[in-house]
Amino acid sequence: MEYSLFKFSANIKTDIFLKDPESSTLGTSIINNGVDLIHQIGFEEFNFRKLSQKMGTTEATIYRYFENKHKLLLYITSWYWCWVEYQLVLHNTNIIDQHIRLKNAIKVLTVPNEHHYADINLQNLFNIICSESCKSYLIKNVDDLNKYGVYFNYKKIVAILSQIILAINPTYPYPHMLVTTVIEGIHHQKYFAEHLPSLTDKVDDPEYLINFYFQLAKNAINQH
Amino acid sequence: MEYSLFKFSANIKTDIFLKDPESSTLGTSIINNGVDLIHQIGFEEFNFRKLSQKMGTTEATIYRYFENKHKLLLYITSWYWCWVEYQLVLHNTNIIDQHIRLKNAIKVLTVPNEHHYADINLQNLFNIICSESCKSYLIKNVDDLNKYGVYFNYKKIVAILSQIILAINPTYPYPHMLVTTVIEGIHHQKYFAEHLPSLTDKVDDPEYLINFYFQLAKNAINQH
DNA sequence: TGATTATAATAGCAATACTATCAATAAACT
DNA sequence: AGTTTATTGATAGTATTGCTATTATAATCA
Repeated sequence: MEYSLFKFSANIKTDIFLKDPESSTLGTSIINNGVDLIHQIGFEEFNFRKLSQKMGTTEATIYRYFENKHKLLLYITSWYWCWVEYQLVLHNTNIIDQHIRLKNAIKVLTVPNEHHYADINLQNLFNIICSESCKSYLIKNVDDLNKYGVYFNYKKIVAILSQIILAINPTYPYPHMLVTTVIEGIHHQKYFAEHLPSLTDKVDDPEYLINFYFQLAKNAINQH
Repeated sequence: MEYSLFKFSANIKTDIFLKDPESSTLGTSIINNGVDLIHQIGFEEFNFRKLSQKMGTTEATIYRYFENKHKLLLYITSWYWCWVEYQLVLHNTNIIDQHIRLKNAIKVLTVPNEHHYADINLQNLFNIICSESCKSYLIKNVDDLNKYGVYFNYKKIVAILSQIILAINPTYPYPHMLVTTVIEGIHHQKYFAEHLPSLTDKVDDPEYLINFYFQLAKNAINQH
């Protein structure tokens, strides 16, 4: 595996977009502004008319890149999982202790350590991931979309984390369940902490989420 | 606390509806048909026009009960949490062993043991809960809605489960986080098993989900 | 220079998410 | 029995959304 330390280009299924947004400045502007606008007004209120107005372009132009706003959300979430994959490589290269690898992975999934990457506001992006990403698959045509491989990037992260778990305990029977429980759990707890605090437990320690899910996973893996 | 064994009436915040659907046959018909139609076509495709056609009534009539389709979803999810509360009483009355209480609770949350209740198709309802319920709070106006208490019924279930956890270990610091991780986890795994199997681990044992989350919770609680 | 491509500008249309009005009917009260 | 009141049906209408089509203009490339 070869990775550049200073650059990563998103490896996203072409079925998600009509025209690759990374192929033009207008395309990347759709992504950057899209992230910010979805963060600002929420996915339900978000539409291509508002985005085009924010960007000073027209609706029709955006439709040449994405079939609809759901495909844009799919692109944004896929981009996030690409970014996570890149971060995992960055943080776990040369780490041999599998428990540390797991903890590093949970850390990456819990908080972006930078503010911007390639003009994308990572804070806003992570916020969207917590509050909107499940809407990319909780839809009626999920099976069709899945056939086209649009969830590839999420699945890959789940596979990578599962590998770490199996490296700790090769007989652990539920690695994928545990991983998605942790990932979706992180997103929910972040959201609850901000909006529905009685559904979570807020603690002063900035690493409490990381520790909670790391302990949860460690106990589950080693108990079997 | 007094509970009737044979009947329960949903205790739902009046801010959710304009006119109580339990106060008329048309109102209950909106709920029953709403559950079935949302299950059938998904919440995004669902609207009051289609529901009124299915029911042989008019859009305007439904709007007299609910402001919009999101409020209807909120009602349906609240009704589900009322039903869960009722089931918890039913299954845990006279049970003193807190571990069994916890396992019973997880069992209730994992699968409805009946097919219908009060003309509501519980299978369809549970399906909606897995795939749509998080859309009732993953929205931009969540804070306003929360002020009006519309998430009361979910919070109550989380509080009840947290109490069981604290009864097992009074010093456990994250009961709410653990409970919501388990509840949302169950919903996700059910959905993944049906649509995105590579994100979960399907096992023949029909109780594998119950066991997985019970073990997860037990380990977490007792390790502290 | 001419041909191709990308974007802008504008228009338009079907569907959605409501709201308003009024008539018909049924229930409830005197 | 007659009058008020509440509920639903029927119809219409409006603003917004989601999306497509058309033409014009600017940028790029052979």
